[in-house]
Amino acid sequence: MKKGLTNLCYGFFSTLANPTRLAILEVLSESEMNVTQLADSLGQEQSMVSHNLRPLERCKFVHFERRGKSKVYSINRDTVETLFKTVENHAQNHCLSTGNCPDSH
Amino acid sequence: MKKGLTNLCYGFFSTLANPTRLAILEVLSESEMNVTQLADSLGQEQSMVSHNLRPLERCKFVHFERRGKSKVYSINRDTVETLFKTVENHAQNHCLSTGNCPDSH
DNA sequence: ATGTAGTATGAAGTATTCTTCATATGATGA
DNA sequence: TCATCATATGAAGAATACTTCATACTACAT
Repeated sequence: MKKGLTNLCYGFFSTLANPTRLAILEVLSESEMNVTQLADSLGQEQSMVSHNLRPLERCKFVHFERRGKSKVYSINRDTVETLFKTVENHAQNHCLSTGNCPDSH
Repeated sequence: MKKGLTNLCYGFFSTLANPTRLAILEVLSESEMNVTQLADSLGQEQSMVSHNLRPLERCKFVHFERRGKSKVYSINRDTVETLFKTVENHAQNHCLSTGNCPDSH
């Protein structure tokens, strides 16, 4: 592992280490959406979604496009789905059959 | 993204979202080591290393083998290096040339 | 059996991150 | 320009996670 990659990884993984942000990614993997729609879809406050979109945006896990008054967000499939696939694969190979390896969080 | 993967991902990514644990992985990617050697190598207390090894172990990012009194840890290259490669690749494609995309952490 | 090197553990304080609330800013259409 | 829909922001309290310290356990050698 290259030195310097550690910081990079820390930034990325801490962005992903949050249930709300993962849920946002999950929803966005189905279809693009604006902030209000995301909030509705998640049953969360707009403000919370907005706050949590920022790190996702900064890490380029999502990007947006202005449409009228709203910002329509979509997911960066290349990275996000690759990461998730790696996790899923790892879980299948190494974790309990329940499918939730780190079950004590 | 499959439903249920979110919890799994949360467990995994929060394990990785920690500088000490990333440093452990970095060191272990060079060579296997026991707990004391890890602590020395990182300049951290044994107790801290021990505490931080637990989540890594639970997620199967590392595994150990008893040798005499010590536990010799090694890294799960398949998963860890794949994840890191994805991050590195993403950073190259989407982040500033400085190499530290999320530079405001 | 005892001493010791190696590792683990629990609890407490500290630090970090999240969530919420109130409000501000921005963009659009009438 | 005004009303209002959409999003952003800052600050404060709440919740989590981290580190440290003291100590306990475990396996091995003598």
